Amino acid sequence: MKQFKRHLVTSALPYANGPVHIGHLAGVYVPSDIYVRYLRLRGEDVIWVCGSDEHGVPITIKARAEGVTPQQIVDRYHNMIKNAFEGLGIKFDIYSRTSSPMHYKTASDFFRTLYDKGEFTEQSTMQYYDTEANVFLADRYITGTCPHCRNDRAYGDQCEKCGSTLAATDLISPRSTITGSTPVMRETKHWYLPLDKHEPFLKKWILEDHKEWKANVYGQCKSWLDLGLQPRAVSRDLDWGIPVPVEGAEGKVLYVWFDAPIGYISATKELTPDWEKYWKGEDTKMVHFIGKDNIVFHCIVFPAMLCAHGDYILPENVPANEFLNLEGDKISTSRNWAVWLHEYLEDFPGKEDVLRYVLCANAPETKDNDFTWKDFQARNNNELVAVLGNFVNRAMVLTHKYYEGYVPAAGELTDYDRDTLAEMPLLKKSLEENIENYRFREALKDAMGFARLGNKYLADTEPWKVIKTNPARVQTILSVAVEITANLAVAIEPFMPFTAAKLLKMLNVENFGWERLGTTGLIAPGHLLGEPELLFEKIEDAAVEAQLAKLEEKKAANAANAPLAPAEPQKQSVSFDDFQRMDIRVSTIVEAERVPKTKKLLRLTVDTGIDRRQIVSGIAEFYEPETLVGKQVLVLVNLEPRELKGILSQGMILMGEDGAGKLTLLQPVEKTPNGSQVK
RNA sequence: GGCGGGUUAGCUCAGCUGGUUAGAGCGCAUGAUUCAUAAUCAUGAGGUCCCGAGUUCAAGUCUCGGACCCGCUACCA
Repeated sequence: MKQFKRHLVTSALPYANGPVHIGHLAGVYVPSDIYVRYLRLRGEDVIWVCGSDEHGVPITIKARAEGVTPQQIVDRYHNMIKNAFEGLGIKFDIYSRTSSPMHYKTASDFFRTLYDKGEFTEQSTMQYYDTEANVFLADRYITGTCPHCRNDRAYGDQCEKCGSTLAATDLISPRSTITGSTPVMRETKHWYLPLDKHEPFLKKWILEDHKEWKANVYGQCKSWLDLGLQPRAVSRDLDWGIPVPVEGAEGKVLYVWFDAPIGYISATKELTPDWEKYWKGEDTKMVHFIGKDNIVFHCIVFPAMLCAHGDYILPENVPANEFLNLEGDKISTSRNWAVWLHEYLEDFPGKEDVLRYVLCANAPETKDNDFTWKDFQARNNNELVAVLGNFVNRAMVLTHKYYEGYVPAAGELTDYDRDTLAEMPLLKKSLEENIENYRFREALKDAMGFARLGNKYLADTEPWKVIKTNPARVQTILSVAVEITANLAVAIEPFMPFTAAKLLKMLNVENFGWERLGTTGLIAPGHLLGEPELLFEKIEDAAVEAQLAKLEEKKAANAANAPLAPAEPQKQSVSFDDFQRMDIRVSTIVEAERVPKTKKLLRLTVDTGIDRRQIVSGIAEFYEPETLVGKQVLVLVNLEPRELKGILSQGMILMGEDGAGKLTLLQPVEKTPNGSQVK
């Protein structure tokens, strides 16, 4: 086992186009905070860096949509995110941002080093250029007609209707989304990181040397490596980002995925002049906390970059979590289906640890999990209040009642006392092993084990009865109970720092230090305890119902907003002849069935009036086959036939599509003979 | 279709390199108890470990086939 002298922990950089929600927290920030707090308590040398990821096309699109600058967008969310993290006790050593001068320089130098070492390949390609705006168009800035499904709102990188991955040059009649003009092809040069070159190294490093990585991470990497890696472009034609530091690269910036992970380095540099020790020392243990969507970048692309650079160490582990769902539905920023951290902090003041506890106890460590408000309430009421809060309260109240708050001296311990105390080092050991192996759910159970131990001890020793017959014995009992309470305060600190602080205050001590966990003698006889107060309070049904109502409102608002999405601009004019070439007929669906093994496809037989023919249509997500039979629809009958899933499709059913991509059948208002032409 | 992850008590999940009656927390039932936020403690009920076949003295755990869920990817006139 390798020995490390220091730790460098990174948490995925939140993308600054929206606030932070419980999915981010459960997947990345709560686990990494626990991990770091644990290392600190153990006295390890550790730094923890994070920051906002502020470049990339989505931010420029959002800025354009709101009529503000990209900088204004990222300023807004950067501050919102930063404050919300602090509110939940997530205290990075530095929360930086990729628009900072230090990052510009660091990322720029990094690129230049690789460039000078010849680690990039250059490739010129033809790309669309908007002659009115005088810019090259990123794929997202081009819309046009999808060559596969004829959707006329396909983007340059993907058609969201049919899901095809496209090259911008595939689009039929492309348009610039900036000016609406028709772009022209122009040559542009980009730099590529030849991942294929690093493949042998990556294979050994991951597949052989890091078999201990979590199954989801290892499996995902293996999948990528087995498929074979391709060179990846690391620059873009865009005016928002870090300029490519090469002569003649005007108008080009680093690809956001190239610069973002370098943000970890920049943040470290901003934090400490000793940064190189953490990034270049072989005795540093670097760990990246991320969500599963980031696996390929942190396990393949970034290590390849670091490796190409040559000066840097590689991560020791990349504990990626799965996703958290909310009330059975996927969390979505764009659909506003989320519990936002800043809203939680407002709605539940003083309950930071409740959220931390619930998200840790229910963290999606091995598979996607579901957050429900009912579960939130149950965990608070049945675990935090009933087990943890209650035990502390019992120990405190009894000590105040019998000894005015002065901790009594223990007399001779019984075997049972000793057995009870002997449990503590076992819990400690288990807790440590679990945290060090990134099993935070289990570790949390161990921490709670101290409270369970205490409850059991009090129930078994019954000091409230013994006080009447053997008051001296009660001194020992409460002394033990107070020891367990003190241990509990240490054990929960990584998970629930606010509660731990309250508990320490109640115990009237500064702190103990992790090394004393599992031992006795944390509190001297005669020590005066502070006043007992409740650590947690019950959460009533009303509070939970209010949150559920809030979610329902959002859902309703989303549904109402969807059709309000701005209509697409009008397409280029076509001649009447062009229109006439399309032969659209009123037809009736006579048969409908699902195409096996597909999600979206139905095989329809339609009576077009001309003939009966078979059409494959991608509408299975919106219509059950049996409801379609007998319906009249409009069919483009002279579309070139095409084979789909081995079935010949002779024509296209015309559909209306709303802003959210929902399809609806178009049909004549009155029953119309099959074969009638649409004019 | 290809690949990855998952499928274990009502719920949320542990079960490492195969080994006696499959575990935890919550929920539920019964009992005890009253110091404590009607909290706690004990006991118990509850599981063809997704299905099928195979390897083995022995399979939740390994192999093959299949089903379903979540991702990525391809396809989706």
